[in-house]
Amino acid sequence: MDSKKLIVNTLLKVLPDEITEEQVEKLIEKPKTSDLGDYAFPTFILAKSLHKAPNMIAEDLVGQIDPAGFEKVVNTGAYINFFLDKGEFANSVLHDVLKQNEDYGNQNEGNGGNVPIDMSSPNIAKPMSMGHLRSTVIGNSIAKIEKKLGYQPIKINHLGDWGTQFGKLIVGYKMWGSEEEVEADPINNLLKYYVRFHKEAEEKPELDDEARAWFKKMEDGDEEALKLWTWFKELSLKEFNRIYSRLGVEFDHFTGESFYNDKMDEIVDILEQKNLLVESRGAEIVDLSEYDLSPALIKKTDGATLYITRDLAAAKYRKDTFDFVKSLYVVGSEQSEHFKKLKIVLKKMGYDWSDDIHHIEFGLITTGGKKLSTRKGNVILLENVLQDAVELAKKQINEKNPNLKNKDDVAEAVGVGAVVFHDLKNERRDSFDFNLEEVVRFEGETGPYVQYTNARALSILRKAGNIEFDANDALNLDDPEAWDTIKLLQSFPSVIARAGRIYEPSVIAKYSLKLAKSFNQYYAHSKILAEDEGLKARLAVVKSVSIVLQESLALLGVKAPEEM
RNA sequence: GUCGCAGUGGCUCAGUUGGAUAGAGCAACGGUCUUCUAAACCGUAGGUCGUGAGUUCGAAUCUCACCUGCGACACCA
Repeated sequence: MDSKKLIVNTLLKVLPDEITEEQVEKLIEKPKTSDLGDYAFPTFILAKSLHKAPNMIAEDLVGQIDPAGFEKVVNTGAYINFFLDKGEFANSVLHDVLKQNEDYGNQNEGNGGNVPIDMSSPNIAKPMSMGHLRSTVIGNSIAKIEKKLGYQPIKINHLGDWGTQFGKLIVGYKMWGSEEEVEADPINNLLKYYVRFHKEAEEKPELDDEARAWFKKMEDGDEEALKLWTWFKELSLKEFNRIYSRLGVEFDHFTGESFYNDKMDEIVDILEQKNLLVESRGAEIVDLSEYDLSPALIKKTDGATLYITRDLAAAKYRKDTFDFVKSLYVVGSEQSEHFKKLKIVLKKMGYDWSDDIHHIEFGLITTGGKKLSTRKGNVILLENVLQDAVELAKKQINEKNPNLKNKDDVAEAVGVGAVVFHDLKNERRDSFDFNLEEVVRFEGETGPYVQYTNARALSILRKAGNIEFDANDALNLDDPEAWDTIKLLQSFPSVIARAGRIYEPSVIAKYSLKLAKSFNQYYAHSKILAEDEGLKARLAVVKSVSIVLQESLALLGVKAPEEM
């Protein structure tokens, strides 16, 4: 049953011959509100050829249209509005959802193709900030969406585990730190040394020389330097993993920057072979002036490699290892030029697959309108935010549902869910100013609102005795109160496809809010558990809504508690 | 300065491919729990869609110019 096809065919019978099927299909739109109809055809384009006013045309055509298969077909102004047969449509949609359950909306666009996703990528020895949250949850959600579309996502945590900052850290640690202090609270204390280093280096530039020397030792394989580095890294990973497990995020690989240390010579060799490398101001670069871009710096004056060199190595490694169909990088939009350069250089190297690399950029989180800076110690610690959110959730539970079991688990799911959902709700390119009250809000367009809606739906199903559905059930619900909800259920697969096409978790988040809202309206206006012949169909709506809400939340990486 | 992104009610944002009176949520005000979880629902109020031109039967949406904000612009990542 394809209702759009039915409309196209119905229209073609009465439209002038010069209008093609493709044109009709393209012109059909969905009215803003259901009271105008379910589909509409605007007649403006016919005005010229028919020499008539559009609303007259609409009126004439409606007179000729065969309304078989529709509830009704009417004209409103210049539009021909189609009202679908609600009962039949509902029956079909509800059976689809109930039968496929959590597989509803699955698609095979990807055909199992590998999609490495570079995400999260925090820096060792620095705390995870709200900025890392963005990369982590956006990447995680995109991975789930890709999976649902039939791709094989490979989540890669490209840890910032190499570079001069470790020289600084070692200097700071040796000057002001101790083993006991670090073990007691690793990240905060390491951060303390790092911040202090930057403060003191302003007065004493010789500290920077010392830091560079220590990093050089790391690169040369110095035992003490590497021992400290490994230690910092282990401690950091332990803390990161604690946060990842709270967020429910798992990685397939933790191949950070240091992983590519031995893979960069090859890149430099290839660049040399292809005559792409030129010397400029003592550094080795790839000239990109033909693209109006500053050059790609491959090697510094001192011979050390740079960011893009490493990323070239990583890109090639990923192609060689995973033979990806596309390769995604969930990285802030301030690095968009870097990825533009990366793709161009790869292309110049002769790798056509550079077209399959996509920078999934996202906007900055600021405080007071300013960019956060770890160096200045002005960061919003993710863990504090999660903690505040969970505590607030706990408070709400004690007020609203004091007899709830598993209070702590639910508070965790709701608090963390609120933070994650808030981050995914808006288009990822939007930057926003951090505001704790807004992030941990539980009312209105929030994660907890969606969770709550699902919990209420599940509660009804429990009260109904967890009814089983089968293919013979007549689910021909034609209640106008449920109509928007049913249409939304039907659109879920196309919503997922769109979210995947533009790499936008917010599309799913917005959809889940819409579905929750429409279900809450239905819930408020209709008695679902009334003992009459429509009971089973109503319960089918409730069950379908809970299936789709849970799947939507799952795609966002947000938990769906059964009660709250 | 150059390039990129953005500008929609007091605040935060929706608005596939141009289409019917520009939609939500917060905040404000007023209603709704003897009935399925009131983290909900209903209503009231609030908008020159940054500004000015242009394209079009039709523009928040497309084009151009300008204004404002943010970001990036060679040895950090």
